[in-house]
Amino acid sequence: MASSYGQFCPVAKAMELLDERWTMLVVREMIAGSQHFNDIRRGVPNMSPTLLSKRLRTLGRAGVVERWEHGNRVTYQLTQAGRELVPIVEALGQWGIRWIGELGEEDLDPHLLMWDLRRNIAVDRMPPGRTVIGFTFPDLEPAARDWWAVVTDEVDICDHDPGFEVHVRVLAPLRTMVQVWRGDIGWADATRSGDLVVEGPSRLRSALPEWFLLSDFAATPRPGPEAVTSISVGG
Amino acid sequence: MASSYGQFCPVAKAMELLDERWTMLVVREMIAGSQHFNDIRRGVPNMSPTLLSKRLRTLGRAGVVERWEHGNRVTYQLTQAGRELVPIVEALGQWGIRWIGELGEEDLDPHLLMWDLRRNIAVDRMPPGRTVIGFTFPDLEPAARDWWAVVTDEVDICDHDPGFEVHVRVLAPLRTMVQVWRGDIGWADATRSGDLVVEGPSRLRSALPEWFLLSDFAATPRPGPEAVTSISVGG
DNA sequence: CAGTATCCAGTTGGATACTG
DNA sequence: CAGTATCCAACTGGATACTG
Repeated sequence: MASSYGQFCPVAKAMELLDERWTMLVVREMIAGSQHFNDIRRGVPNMSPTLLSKRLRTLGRAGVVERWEHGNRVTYQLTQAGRELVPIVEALGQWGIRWIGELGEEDLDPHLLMWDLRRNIAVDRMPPGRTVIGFTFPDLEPAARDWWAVVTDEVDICDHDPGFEVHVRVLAPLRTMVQVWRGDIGWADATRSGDLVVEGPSRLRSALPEWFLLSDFAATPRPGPEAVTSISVGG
Repeated sequence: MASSYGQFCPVAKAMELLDERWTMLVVREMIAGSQHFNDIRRGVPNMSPTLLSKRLRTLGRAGVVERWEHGNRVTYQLTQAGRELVPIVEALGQWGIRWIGELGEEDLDPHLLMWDLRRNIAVDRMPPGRTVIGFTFPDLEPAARDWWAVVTDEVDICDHDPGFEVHVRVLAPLRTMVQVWRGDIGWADATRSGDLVVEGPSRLRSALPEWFLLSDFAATPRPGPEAVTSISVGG
């Protein structure tokens, strides 16, 4: 673990635990509902399993996470201390979406986007039976370009053609789709500018925006342009 | 700077900046009012000046801090983005004081304690004229044992005898004094147990507790014992 | 599924001394 | 006062492969 700051300040003591790389993202992932090792991994795909294991143990020692074994299934759960991180993670996300606007190319991960979408499709607003939504990111290499959301009473995400008829298709550069998801730009604006195109029967085309619940942070009010001094974390 | 997490999630983007070691403590120090390089340093004494310089530049690039030169004096100020970290730092401190109870020996820094006290003595509740409060931490080596707070209309902290008559003296192990400051234990409890002793005229002895404004986090309600699973961040 | 084992490159940041 | 310069040990964590 990170070495001590040598301060009794509660902020310092909290950060000794929480400012270790990946830690807050693991907590975020657990807040989002992941309870199993490989579920959490899906939310932090760039983290090695060794490191995730280590972080979970550190969080366990700190009393933030509890590990339960039942049979040969392992479950991780937030303790009371962990649940009290919810408002902090929310505040960090709100701050992040207000003040860190720039996304690098390396931030645009289609797996993560689809993983997020999966949890946020309003199944109950969709037609009964099976609906297949196609996603195409024309700017990506062929292997990552096409995705399918097969919606029944649950949502399955496929990165290979599941073979079903596609009822409606969304086409947009990955960056645009991510920005729509984050609420950086509105669905209507993206459509109007031509960056985002929906193909399919007009009834589905007009219904589709209602199916997507955007990121929890999408509705966060953004700072007016007068408040922006500079936003650049690169370099 | 820390490498990217490769995620567009606003929490991840925020943490790319904020989870770098020392960063939040620099922000905390600026929230507490420090505006000059060496003032900030006093709040993060274990941080090398090189590193502080680097962090201030990173925070500058990120639009959290602004650097002003006037004459040969340099001032650092929080921007709007920086001021919006205030609730996050407060929440982190509240979480820290609730859930990270253990303080290691290395966390007990008398300089930091006196530096904190300096900012939190209620001068207006004290007798007019000069009042000198002595502090003795009997458990410390002689060089760090005795401190003086010379209160006039402002507060001066001395680690060498300033030569004035001491009107009232507080004696306590450093850990006890820190715990009182943090609100982990009450002044009255510390006195009753004999860990903390006040010497001087009875009028001053009984007035003295009113002079100390404790840490901003002292009043944070603590979790009931039933909520505590384990608290240990050690290695 | 739920992790461990191993290895090593790269980076961080601590220590110390120095400068305009 | 407000930083820079330099050096290097230690540690982190990324990559990859493997296991019960």
